[in-house]
Amino acid sequence: MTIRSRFAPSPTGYLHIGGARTALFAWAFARRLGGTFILRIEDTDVERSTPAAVQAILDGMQWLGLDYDEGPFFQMQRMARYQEVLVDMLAKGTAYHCYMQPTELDALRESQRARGEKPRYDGTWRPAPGKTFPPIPAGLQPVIRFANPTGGVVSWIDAVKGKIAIANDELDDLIIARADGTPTYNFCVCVDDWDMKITHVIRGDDHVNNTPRQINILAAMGAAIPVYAHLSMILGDDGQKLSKRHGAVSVMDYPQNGYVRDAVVNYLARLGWSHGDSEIFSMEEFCQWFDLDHITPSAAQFNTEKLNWLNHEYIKKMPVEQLGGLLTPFLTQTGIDVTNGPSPDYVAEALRDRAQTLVEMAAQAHYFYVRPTIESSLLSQHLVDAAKPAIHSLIAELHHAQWHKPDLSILIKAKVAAHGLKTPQLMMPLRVLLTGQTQTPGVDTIMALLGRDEVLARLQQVGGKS
RNA sequence: GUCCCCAUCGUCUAGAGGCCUAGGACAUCGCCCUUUCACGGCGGUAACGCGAGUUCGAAUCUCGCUGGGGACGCCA
Repeated sequence: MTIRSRFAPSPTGYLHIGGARTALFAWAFARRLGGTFILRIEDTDVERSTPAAVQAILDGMQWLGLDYDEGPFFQMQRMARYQEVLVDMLAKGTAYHCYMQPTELDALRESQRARGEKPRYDGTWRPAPGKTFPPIPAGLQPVIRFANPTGGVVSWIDAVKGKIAIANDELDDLIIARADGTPTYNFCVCVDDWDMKITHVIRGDDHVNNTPRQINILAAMGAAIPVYAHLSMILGDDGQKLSKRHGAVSVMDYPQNGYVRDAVVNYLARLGWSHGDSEIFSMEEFCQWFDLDHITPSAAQFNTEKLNWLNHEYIKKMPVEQLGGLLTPFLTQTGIDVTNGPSPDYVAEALRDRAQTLVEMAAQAHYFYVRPTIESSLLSQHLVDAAKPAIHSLIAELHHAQWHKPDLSILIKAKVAAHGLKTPQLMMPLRVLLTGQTQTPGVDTIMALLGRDEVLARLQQVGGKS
């Protein structure tokens, strides 16, 4: 049997981080077992589904590197098939027409709640031998309900949560087709999973309650029951349910905020799944290692600090050309013209140890491209009088120095010694003069990247004896 | 309210009865390195929610409690 898994989002918004992890796991599972990964868009909610949301899902998956073998399938394009199954179920008696009106249903639910009961349909229109029904209201289109089995329990071995059993009497006869004839979610899922020969349903935790219903429907249709694996949810940094106020909830917020693909994938993979002590691993390794057995059944809290650390790890190890390429758009975005300074590749190399995201790196890179305005307080704090002669002497020699980092380093250190200074006494004023900052890469590195003319121009601001 | 799920350091997790005086990672604290800040190296603080039971032995199994979460739509 070849494994077939799917990702089945509804296109009602961006692809959020939880959906992304679900997709990642379903994808990795298929990849691991040499199976087929299917993308299915569940767009039967015409009111809320939008083409933009479909595109957002596609974009998100592409950025994550999740390729699918079949699809995307759209449920709205499968209406004929749903109708066919509906007709068949009606004929077999596993589904029936119901004329109860929404207002009646509301009243029913309300009274049940008031009595402390679980709100559910009471089976008024469910056929039974010898049963007499209320008169059929004139001019009203009925909905179609599934005749859920009565008595007994539905149970399955969830691949992440273990055995789950629910009494059939807890389940009511759910609506599988609306009054306008369009089928509803729980029904479409079953037909689709059946037709698409899905062997493993890997989806969010919020669907465990749908599972017994779907199993019953599948059974009524004579379809095989797939393996279910329910992933628990991802909570925000504060332990609360993820929502807009948590900032980055859409996957596409991450590249925009300076996170690299592999770091986000790696982080998501480690959220709720583990492979011994492994923390940093490639997508290839993830595909080789992924299994349902090591998924955590409990909810996981998102931890931006750890994501930042992981992102930094990837930034530190990435080839410089690649890093420079990723950095460039962020530089441009902050208004920098990268032709006005050193290659972003070199800048990235200089800054990679001290920036966790590309956004941070771009911010730190500013002085490489724009001559800084130096705060006088910084200068007075770091530029001690004793250092000035050394700087003037250095400027003089810089005119004809070898412009290589090691040579520059030797030159500066020679000045430190010659003027009886402590190293920081010369380094700090140079740093401030060159960058306007106190926290930067090594002075020699900065000088090498800035180039002779720019360095000399910036150092002139030392003032005093010339 | 009813049903379902969950429960190891602050966080992500290892752990499938003895390997656990509970391991790793992030964060945090300290020391070292040092041209500032980082990076790096070394070390520390820190957890099995509670109560019964099963067992020679329980973080691991069972039950109860407590605490979280989810679901109860002509949404998905």
